Amino acid sequence: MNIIKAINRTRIKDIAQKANVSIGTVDRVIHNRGEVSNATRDRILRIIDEMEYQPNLMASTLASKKTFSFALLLPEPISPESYWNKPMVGVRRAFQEIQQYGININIHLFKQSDANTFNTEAGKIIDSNPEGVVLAPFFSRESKEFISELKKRAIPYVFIDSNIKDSDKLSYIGQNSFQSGTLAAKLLDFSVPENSSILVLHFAKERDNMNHLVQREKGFYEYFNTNLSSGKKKLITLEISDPTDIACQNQITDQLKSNPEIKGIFVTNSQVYYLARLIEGTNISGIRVIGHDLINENIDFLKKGIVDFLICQRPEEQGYKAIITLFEHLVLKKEVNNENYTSIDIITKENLDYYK
Amino acid sequence: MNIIKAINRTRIKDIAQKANVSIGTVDRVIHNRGEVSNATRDRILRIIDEMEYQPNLMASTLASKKTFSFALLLPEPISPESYWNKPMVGVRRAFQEIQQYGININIHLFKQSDANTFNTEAGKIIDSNPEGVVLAPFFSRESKEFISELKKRAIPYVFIDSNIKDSDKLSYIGQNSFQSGTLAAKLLDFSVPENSSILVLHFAKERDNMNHLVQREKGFYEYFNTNLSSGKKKLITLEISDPTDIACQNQITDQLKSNPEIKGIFVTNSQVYYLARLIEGTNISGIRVIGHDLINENIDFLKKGIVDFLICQRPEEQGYKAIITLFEHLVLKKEVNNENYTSIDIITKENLDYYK
DNA sequence: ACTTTTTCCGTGTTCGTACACGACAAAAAG
DNA sequence: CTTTTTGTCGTGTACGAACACGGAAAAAGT
Repeated sequence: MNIIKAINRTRIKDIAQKANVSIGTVDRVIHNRGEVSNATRDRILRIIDEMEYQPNLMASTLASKKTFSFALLLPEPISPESYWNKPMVGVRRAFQEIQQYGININIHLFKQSDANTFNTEAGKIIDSNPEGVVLAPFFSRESKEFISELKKRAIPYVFIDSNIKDSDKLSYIGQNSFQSGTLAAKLLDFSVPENSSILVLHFAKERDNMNHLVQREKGFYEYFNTNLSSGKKKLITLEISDPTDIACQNQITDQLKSNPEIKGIFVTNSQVYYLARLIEGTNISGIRVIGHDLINENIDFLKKGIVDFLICQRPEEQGYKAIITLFEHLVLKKEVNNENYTSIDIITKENLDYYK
Repeated sequence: MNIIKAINRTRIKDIAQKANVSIGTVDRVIHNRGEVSNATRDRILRIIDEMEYQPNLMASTLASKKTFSFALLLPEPISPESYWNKPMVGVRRAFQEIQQYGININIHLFKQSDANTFNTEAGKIIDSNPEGVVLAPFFSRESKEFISELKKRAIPYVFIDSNIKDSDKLSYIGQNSFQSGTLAAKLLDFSVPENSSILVLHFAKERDNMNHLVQREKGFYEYFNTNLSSGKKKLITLEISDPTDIACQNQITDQLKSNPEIKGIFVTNSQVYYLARLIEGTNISGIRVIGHDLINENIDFLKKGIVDFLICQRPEEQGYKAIITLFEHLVLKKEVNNENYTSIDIITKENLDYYK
């Protein structure tokens, strides 16, 4: 049983013959390079339609020495193991796959603490005049300036990680943070006994995209508001400015001691490992802990059983998808999705080894 | 910042010049087509090594009119919505991506109830003499015969869904059922109160690969054996031969009524929807239900909140990966993983919409 | 009516690789 | 010593599309 019989590449020659014109004329029409009279153009187009002509991409890229250059504008990873290395892995994989099509990728990094570096790098990108751009619109105002410049030059851009509404983007690749918060809530709700409390922990120092954290928390609360049967549970929110500070750590342990009915903790960002270290150091037990992102520190505590769940949004895939989206749009000239939410994955000790 | 500067394709011409031979001789060496004296071959090979030559795949496939044909041998889907349609989706996607490289895919289906159909189709595949084969080794004995024939002809084969050990396979793409059972156990353990019982349901009629079901159950029990803290929970196993039969249905409801402490149910295969229908019809509530596979019937009950978790193994991806593995091995001549476990995903009402 | 410009179209070459064909020499067979 | 076979190697063309170049025809300008 055949899905499709063979490669579809009915000959241009046939078309040229049928339309009674030269081969050159036919490909002028195909690449609408003008220089063809409307009469013959229409005639040829009709014939092409009939024959379901589909150009051979390999021959095409081979013949055209045209190269594409994509520019990336992402936050600089704060450490070799931190979150923003992950999208880069996906970018590299995508590059390996499509480099033979003449695609070049330039990575520009900005400091999350300094909007000026964003502007500098954005300027460099504009100067290099790439065919497409992938950016994390970390700084809202600066990003808007940047994309208005891109729009002026008709350079398509893809958002990664966070979104800007009504921005004529080519695509958004990222997570739905609200929904991920809801999911975390459900897991904790299921995992702790009735009549217990849940602690929501905000490690606010890392400004690793604040909006996400807010959305996650909203989703989390939303769950408990709509699921009245779980309403018996009390939620306590705590903001920790600096998890490395001992005073702040005491803040957490005090909270746990004074509220022994706390049976679940939700950490809104990737830094659940700070909490896990704290718990490991004391003899507190029986508390379900849920955090985000599969970074090495968290993996260790997941294996030890101190962290029970990690919610993960496939950052590698986001990087990969962003590049591939540009590629599909520019080279393959395919339609691409305007919004592309990556899946929200639940990682436990049990399925960790098989997560990719 | 550039990852890699450009496409690596240092000219053959340069090599030829350096080695003081003709271009023809150089590519004879590259494609080791014999017809070259050992002396010059060695000289050229050394120069190639120095220059890190890498052939252009596009030009290569363009020039060689060689086509590859891959054969698939999979169980026939029992209905348009059933499990075995999913791998097919992935196969189609893979085909779309690689068909331009001259790859043709032939799908052969056998009946899960009839080993003879397996043999017939296997024979057809042997006759068609494909370059590579993907098969689900559903019938152990018949599969072994088939692969010994393939081995004789040096046709590489990839197992999908289930594995045969020590079989010189190119690769195995599939799930780790045992681990998926462990995961299910953890989720149920977390979700039900202490001192309650858990019902393990085997819908044994669908022979949709029995070995998987056994493995899942083993993993499930394993979890409760090793996690002694959860040992307070009692496990009850029930085998239902025909879930459409009313007597069998009563068997389940009786069990639930006589054991009101049952607060969690684990269905070992994809047919959790039978149980969900039963629960929906009665006024039983407060029972956590976990099943497998994201088929349409199950999705409905997941949304309704009757089924709480579905464990899913990305069957589409399995189909996709199987084809791509053959492609990478035969066309790209890359190293491929001998075993490739797909990830074990947890789906709930909350993350369902984002699952791909 | 003439030149100049514009529009239209056919031919030829190129991209990087594969491979057929034939040339020539050396080795084997007659 | 001739004929046949085998082993080496160079050249030329093809794959399917892109595009430069230049010629012919049509339109515009004088």
